Amino acid sequence: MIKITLPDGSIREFPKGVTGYEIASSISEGLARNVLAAKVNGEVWDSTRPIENDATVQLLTWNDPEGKSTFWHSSAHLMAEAIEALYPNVQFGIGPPIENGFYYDIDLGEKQLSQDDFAAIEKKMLELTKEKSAFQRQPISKAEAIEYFTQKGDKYKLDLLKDLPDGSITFYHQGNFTDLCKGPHIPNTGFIKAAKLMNVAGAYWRGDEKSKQLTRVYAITFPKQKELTEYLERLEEAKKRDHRKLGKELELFAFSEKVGMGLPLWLPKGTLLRERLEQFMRKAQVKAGYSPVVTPHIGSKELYVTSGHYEKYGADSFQPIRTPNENEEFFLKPMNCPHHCEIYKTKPRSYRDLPLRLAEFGTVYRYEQSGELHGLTRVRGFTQDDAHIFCRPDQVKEEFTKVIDLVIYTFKTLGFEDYTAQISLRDPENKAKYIGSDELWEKAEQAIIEAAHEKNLTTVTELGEAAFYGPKLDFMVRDALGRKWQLGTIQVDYNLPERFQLEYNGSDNEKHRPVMIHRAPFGSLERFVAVLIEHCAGNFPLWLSPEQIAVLPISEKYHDYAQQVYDRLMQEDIRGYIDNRDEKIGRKIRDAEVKKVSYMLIVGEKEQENEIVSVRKHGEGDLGNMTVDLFVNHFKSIIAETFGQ
RNA sequence: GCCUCCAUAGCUCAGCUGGUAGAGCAACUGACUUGUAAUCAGUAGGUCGUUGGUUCGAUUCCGACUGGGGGCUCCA
Repeated sequence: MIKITLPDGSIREFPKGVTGYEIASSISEGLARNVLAAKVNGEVWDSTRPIENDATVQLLTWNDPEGKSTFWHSSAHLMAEAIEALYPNVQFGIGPPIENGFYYDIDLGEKQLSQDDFAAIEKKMLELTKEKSAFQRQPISKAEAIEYFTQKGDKYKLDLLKDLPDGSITFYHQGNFTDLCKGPHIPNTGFIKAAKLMNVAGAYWRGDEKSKQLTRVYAITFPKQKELTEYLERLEEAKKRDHRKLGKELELFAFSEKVGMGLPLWLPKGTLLRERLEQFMRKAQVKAGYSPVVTPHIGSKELYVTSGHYEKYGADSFQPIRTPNENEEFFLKPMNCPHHCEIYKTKPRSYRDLPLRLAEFGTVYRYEQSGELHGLTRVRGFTQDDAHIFCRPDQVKEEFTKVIDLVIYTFKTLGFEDYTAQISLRDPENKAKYIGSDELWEKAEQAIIEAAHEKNLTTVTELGEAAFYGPKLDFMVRDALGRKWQLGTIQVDYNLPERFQLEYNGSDNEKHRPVMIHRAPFGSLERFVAVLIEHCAGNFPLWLSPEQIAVLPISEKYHDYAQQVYDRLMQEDIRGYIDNRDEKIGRKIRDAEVKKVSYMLIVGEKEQENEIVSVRKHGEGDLGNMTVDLFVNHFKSIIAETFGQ
């Protein structure tokens, strides 16, 4: 007998070789039916794999993230089986579970897979589930594994096998399909009740741009048909929040083929929104001791040779602009830091002057690969809420911490609760990608880790994600469709001060080198607005709303009074419009609701007589009558609450 | 940049297997003078993204280009 410790702490005895499934059966039949895998001493196993020694066991179902990923991993095998059955002689790359479903990278040879083929594959998958084929685990020697895939002619599996140590290799079989796989898997294919192929895409083998591009098939499966339906409905809902769709509908921004791809045009309403955000940040930065500066949109080639950006990005940038007579070269500025370094150098600095915090809403231009452009989140021209803090080495941590506070304050005011702080360090395997000495890097990385720790940020650490000049702390948020984007960023840089020979006089009357901190709480206004739109589904907080009010006269007779009300609100810096069309009030209200106008002020006979307005709030409905003064007070108190300054 | 899908009126879309286009909304005109999510009627609006080719004939089939979507690679 062996002792099995369950998650509730209870210890039960089972015969040696008991399986997760059998343990579940001993608890309840329902649980046994739903067990997808078992976590044995922290490792996820097949629920059918015998447990030979005392162990801590957690039974995993669809409700556990690891249960889901096991389910989807098995589904990837099922899809591969279906595809192999329909298109023989295909070769398989890898097929892992992902956040929502799974994919399989497949070399289909000449065959081009399209949406039209999806139905057939889905049908085949569901057909195969009816057979309830068990997923069978088979430990196998490396030689035999190589033999099998050589015979099958799957060069990708052979490529994978190259890196696997003999003795730890396992195959999994289900039905007529055999895959190199370390598992674990669900008991049998019968658990899968609904399958949907989502899309196909190209993906380079091993993520290497130089190797062959395989067809990546994305799909998702569920243990119940109903869950698939719900998932698809949620996706539809998310699409409604897409900033590209709302940006067009609410007339916030647009793109023009003639202007150029990735170059956003900010429409009047979008500009109003953006300017309010800028104003918010300006205020916060003044309070935090920043000095605004302005620098030009271009800079001479020499500036970027000095900064090192020319060497690193010169060939991949927008190519330089040349002056007609002297043939001097200027680059569109891809970042503001070199300009700010030159501002630092305009006069000798004392240790007493530091930290010097130079802030600029700097518009920068970067050549992004055409396939990478995406709405406002990835563009070729954008404005950073940039600043560079020049400080003494002993001030780095304090300054860094203050910036974290500013970022958190910003996110909180805008209602972003769901973000992750990512500590981006350099790739220890590939140090040649970065500039600067090991010693400086280690100091910088340490400063970030400590500051993040002191602020109790929940962080993830990513190796190889650092900027080429220094490590950074990035604040990541998700868009409506779950894609991750970097918003705020804070970066320590010991390198640029070196390259620009920045100095200050210390208390010892010696020359010292300052440290730079690059930071942008929004990151870029464009990306921030994109994520903000999706976050609030276009229903902006009142202080940001491009159309805060609409004055809606019941008929032409009340246009004068409506104008009076409107003028009064304008004086109070409240933005909106009057709807003077010859339409019924129901129509005016509907149009204002669709435009997501925060407040509708309806004026007719009784409002005019009593000098009041009838207030209707977007998405909520009629709030009743009040005087204009009372409305203004109500309005301002809401702004004070949400704006938080 | 690469793979793949897509491109019809200002917007959302219809137009089966080739015979030069239609709806709703928006716009404009007129009537209605309106009380909390769409008043009625009329008018106008498109070299069917661009460009080659196949064809007697192409919005429809094929190629290229441009732009967009999804992904890969990249992201100072």
